[in-house]
Amino acid sequence: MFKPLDALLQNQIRLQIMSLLMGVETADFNFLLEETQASRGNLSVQITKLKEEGYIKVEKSFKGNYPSTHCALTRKGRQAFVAHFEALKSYWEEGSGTGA
Amino acid sequence: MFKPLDALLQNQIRLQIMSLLMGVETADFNFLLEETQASRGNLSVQITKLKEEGYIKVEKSFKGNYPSTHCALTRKGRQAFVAHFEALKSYWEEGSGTGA
DNA sequence: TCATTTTAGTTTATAATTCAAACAAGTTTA
DNA sequence: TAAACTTGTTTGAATTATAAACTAAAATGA
Repeated sequence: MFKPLDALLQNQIRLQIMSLLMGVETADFNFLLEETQASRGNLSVQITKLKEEGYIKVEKSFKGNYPSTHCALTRKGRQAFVAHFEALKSYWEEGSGTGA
Repeated sequence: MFKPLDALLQNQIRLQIMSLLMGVETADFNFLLEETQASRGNLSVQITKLKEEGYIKVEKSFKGNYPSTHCALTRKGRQAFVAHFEALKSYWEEGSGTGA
């Protein structure tokens, strides 16, 4: 009846990160910082969690003289994002009476 | 860009409860227990939280000699459920490129 | 030059949340 | 009447979330 939700994607910041990455090839720390409105600490932690789960890959380089962290979705991450929303749809349809 | 998600509705059990209540006038504890597959303790806690937020109303009566707890959505709860999914849609559309 | 500020993150400490085990209060059954 | 069952609630250990504090290097400026 209810499809299971993705544990990692229940968090708003992580869901934002994933959503943003769905739309671009790669995004750096500051871009994610601005778009999510999270604190640096929080963003750092959530990026690490997504990386540990294999949902995103993280590469560090330099932009000018400053370090720069780039994130990109993995295939696993993309699949998880899609599956999570398919699961959510089951909660909506059950409730709203649409679809199922 | 991203609409805020409802803090209470990020939890799977609570979202299930709300989804189930959207479809019926009222539901008792045991019905919710079966449908959500939660433990009694967990279900009790999540019902209390939804009640405290004013998303559901809870009434106790007797079914035969046994106590029975009935839950029903409030208008506020129904609005919150709808708003939560509208917010979620913004995360999906941003990511998938559909809509916005 | 060397102190201060800025950039780009990470670590960590505490507050909040989750969840099942233990508990409670009554009912049924043998 | 003792044991088991029903219907929940309370609780406490484990996890999670988040901002404050910290690190480390670069730029600024006096």
